[in-house]
Amino acid sequence: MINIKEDEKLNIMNHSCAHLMAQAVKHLYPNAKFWVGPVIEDGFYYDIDLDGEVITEEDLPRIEKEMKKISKDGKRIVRHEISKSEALEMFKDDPYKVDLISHMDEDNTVISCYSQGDFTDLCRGPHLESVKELKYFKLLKFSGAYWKGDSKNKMLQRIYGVCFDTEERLNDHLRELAERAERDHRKIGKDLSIFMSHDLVGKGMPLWLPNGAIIRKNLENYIYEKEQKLGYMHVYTPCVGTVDLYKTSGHWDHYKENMFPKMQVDEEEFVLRPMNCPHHMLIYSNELHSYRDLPIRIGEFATDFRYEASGAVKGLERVRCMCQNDAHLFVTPEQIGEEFKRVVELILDVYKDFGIKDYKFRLSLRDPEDKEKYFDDDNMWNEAESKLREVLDSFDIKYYEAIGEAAFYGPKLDVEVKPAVGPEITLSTCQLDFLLPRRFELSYIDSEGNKKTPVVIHRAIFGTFDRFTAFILEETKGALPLWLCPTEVNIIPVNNEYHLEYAKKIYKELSDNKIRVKLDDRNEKLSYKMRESSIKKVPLTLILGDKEKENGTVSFRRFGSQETTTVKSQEFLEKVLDAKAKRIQNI
RNA sequence: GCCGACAUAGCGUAAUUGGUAGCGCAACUGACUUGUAAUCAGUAGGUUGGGGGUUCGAUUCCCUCUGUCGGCACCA
Repeated sequence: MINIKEDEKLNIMNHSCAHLMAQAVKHLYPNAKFWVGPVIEDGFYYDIDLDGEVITEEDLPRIEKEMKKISKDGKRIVRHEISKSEALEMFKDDPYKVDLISHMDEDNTVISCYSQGDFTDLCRGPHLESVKELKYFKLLKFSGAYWKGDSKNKMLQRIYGVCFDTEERLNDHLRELAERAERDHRKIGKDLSIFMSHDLVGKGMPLWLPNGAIIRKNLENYIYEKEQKLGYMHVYTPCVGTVDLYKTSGHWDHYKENMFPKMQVDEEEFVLRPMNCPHHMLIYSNELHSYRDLPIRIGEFATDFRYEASGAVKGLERVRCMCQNDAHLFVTPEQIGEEFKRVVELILDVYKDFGIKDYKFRLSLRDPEDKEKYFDDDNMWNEAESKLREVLDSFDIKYYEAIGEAAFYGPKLDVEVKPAVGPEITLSTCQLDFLLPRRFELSYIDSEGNKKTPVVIHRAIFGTFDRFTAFILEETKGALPLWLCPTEVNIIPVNNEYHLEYAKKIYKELSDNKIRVKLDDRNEKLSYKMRESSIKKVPLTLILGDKEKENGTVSFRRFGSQETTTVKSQEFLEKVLDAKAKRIQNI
């Protein structure tokens, strides 16, 4: 999908279109005041104070119509430059503009304005020559948005739109948006019976259906094997902890609002655990450790509970009950680089296996101004952040830095991906932590016989199984690779009377080899069963009739293909086993 | 949590300017015995998300709760 922000021509066009929209809104809502209207990856938006009015469904076509009218009128877009004091005078009745202007640097800054007919807006530009060039646009959605992105502030009305230079490109874009909605994991999850939810269970609490459970079990086996090979030791720990446990770690102070409320049991106070670090810290401290033992890698597929804001919950992607592919690596300061590198290599290895190509590495740093969120120890942060940067620079990956995205205990490397619908999400994470080992008074004995504090690396490769499943469903549009697929092979006998026995024989051969196979022996037409097999995205559909029965062969179709292939049944079995072992899409 | 919208059978939907709901697919029964994306006929399935209010009468109007969707904010 084209990134409009990064396309020079479309960027200017969309920016001008935002102004055109503002002008149209001003015509329809004379009291409207405007905040900012930037270009984004998918087009543009404008934040507007409608003086108490709100945008509703019917308003977008009205605004679009007005935009078309203005565009047809064909006014030129003219730039003026004025001084800061002139600007303040000009926009003195508009508190939003005054706020913008007064936050601009020096007094003698030259401020530019753009006018088109009866509408003038403060703007850096550049813009098109004339509103006439804006023909192929569409307003897409509207919502509330906090002024300056702060939930303490007033909520403004935001309208999103997009503009292209040709009708064809606009239509292509709209088609692509529709296609994205089609591969939304919530739709696929329903169509393929992967997960469900129920009011009586509650918001953000998905129930994994048998098909989903197969996918998840395969993911667990897959990553378990990888981690075992890398020296991880897996544990099981309880889904609850005492409030004191989280006071010790510091999570209580930071996140108690986002935990399920504490429960009193006899004399103790418990919470459903929102993360697993404290449990793993205690496992580490269960024994004395020598520097020779390190790194110690403790992994767990751990179910956690977070009281996510009601508006944040989404399918399997953002839930209140999740299972993390979690691990904590206890290392000496000297081992940080090597161990961190191994984690990044594991991430890259896994992404390669899943064919995930579109992702970004984000180095998430603390905001030094935010003393409330971040543990206040400049030395610790400087050490952790510079160490992490040093490690990242030592291998060949591209990343960008994000201030204020660190965990309260340390900086991290996050891997971000874009889901079918909605903003980017973090899939994998790898975090450097100097703080929790101190809080839990963890130690090891170094070669000199001195007690030292280890460093902890928190990491999750899949992130959570829930979110990873959501993402992989969207990536594959539900057509999962063979080894993950709930049903790998679907057998259709041509005629139940003559071919069912042979079909059962093949069924047994395959299922004896741990292939997930189904036999469709309903009294329906072959084409009907074929259609259903295709809708359910089964990778391999076998047709067994006279020819196959006589020759000991199977005829099969791969998902998405019209072609039929006939091979000896033994050869088919071997091919399937081979494709599974190699974790490739299909035979 | 905030702004807005939505909730009709397992799924997808239609309708009632207030007079208790249709259709398609799926399910079930029967016939057909099928060679690569929908065989035919029949049957059953709904307190129109929960609760409250207005009304002679509410699925429709109002309130509220729950859930869903688009964003915003949040994301250890």
